[in-house]
Amino acid sequence: MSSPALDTRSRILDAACRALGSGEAAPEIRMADIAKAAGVSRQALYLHFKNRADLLIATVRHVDIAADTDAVLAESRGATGPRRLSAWIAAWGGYIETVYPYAKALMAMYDDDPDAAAAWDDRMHAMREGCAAAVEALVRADRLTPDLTPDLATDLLFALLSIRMWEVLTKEQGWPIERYIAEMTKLAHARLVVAAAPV
Amino acid sequence: MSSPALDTRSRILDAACRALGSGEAAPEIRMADIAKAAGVSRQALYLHFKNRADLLIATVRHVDIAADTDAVLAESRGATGPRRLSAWIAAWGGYIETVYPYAKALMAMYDDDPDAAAAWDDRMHAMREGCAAAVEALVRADRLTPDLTPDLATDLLFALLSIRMWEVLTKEQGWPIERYIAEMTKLAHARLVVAAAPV
DNA sequence: GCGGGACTTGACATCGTGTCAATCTAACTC
DNA sequence: GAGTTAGATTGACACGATGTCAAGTCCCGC
Repeated sequence: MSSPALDTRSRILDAACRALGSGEAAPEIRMADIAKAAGVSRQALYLHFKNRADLLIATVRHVDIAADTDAVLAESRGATGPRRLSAWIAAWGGYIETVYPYAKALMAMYDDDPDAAAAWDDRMHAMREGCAAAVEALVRADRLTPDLTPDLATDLLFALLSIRMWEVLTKEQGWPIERYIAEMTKLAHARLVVAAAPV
Repeated sequence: MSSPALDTRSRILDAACRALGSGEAAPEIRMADIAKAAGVSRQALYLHFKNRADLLIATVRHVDIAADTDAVLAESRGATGPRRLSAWIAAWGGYIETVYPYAKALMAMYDDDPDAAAAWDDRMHAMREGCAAAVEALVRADRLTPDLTPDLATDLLFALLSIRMWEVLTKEQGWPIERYIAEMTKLAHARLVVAAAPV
């Protein structure tokens, strides 16, 4: 059933996937390595992908078919008010952890490759919507700090939850993911959420 | 007085400096470009620097002889309590702005070159001390939020003020530096500082 | 058995880094 | 003034990576 072409293509994607996943920094991953890992000639890669960036982008897409941003976003859609903010932060924090190596690869290609940049921007757009929705939930519950506009609050939350920030805290400072989520939640609440008005 | 060697060396550094400063992404800057800009042969670069990384690191050092981290740190040393935190954030925010392109270059080399990594770590260590000192000022004034240890607070502040975070807010989201400083100040205060105890 | 698509092999162009050897030049020394 | 020498230049080359090309091989379906 599976044509041999498809088989090879996915063998390549799997190999690239493993390569990206295994801690190795993205720029270090060579076409020859991927080919070898896939048990395929280097040239075969160019039969299926137009170049290195194309392959890596396809790899990233391949990975998060399973764990998609939208699903994460949905996960927090139930809650309202400040609890929605918490849910969003927790869901996103967990998501980054699984997706990080691939996101990093995309980031690394951002400057060189316009397609990679587009793929990245796409992802970040979805992520920003999650932030905006969480802020909107605060607004609806009348719990957004008065000196913040929804836009500004969204910017701030987006920045706090950026992969860059995650990287600093968990990779550079060695925070476990639980602490990351706990502290980010407290931080966001401290700045964005105001106490409920007395009835 | 100035030997011709020194003269050439600084012409190279100036050229590299201009190249790094002019928006160009660091990986794009080629040895040949720098040589051309310095009005010198490509090989001359290798007479003065052992390789590309060495040159770029020297360039970064060259740049912030004037605007040094320690000076920035000193700038905030006067204030006490929460005002010290504000002073530190303002001073650091302004400093990043001038130093950003060079810092970025160093960051970009981090994975490849151990010397670049060391230079970077050195800088970040100094920066972390600034954060620790600001937190210490809060502790002394009895104004650190009780559910934060000084270490955790320092981690958090360090992450908030990281170049990465600055990048997201000012470069990606287009915040003017004033807004960055204002919002970071509010954010840090919201999370780290507790109201003064009543007398 | 034959045609054609998928893959391989090996060669090659290109680009950037880094090395090397030969040459040039200007300044310093005797 | 001649010789030495450090600093530069020129041009060539090795290396490693990407990407291209052409010819050949293998296997599958008709």
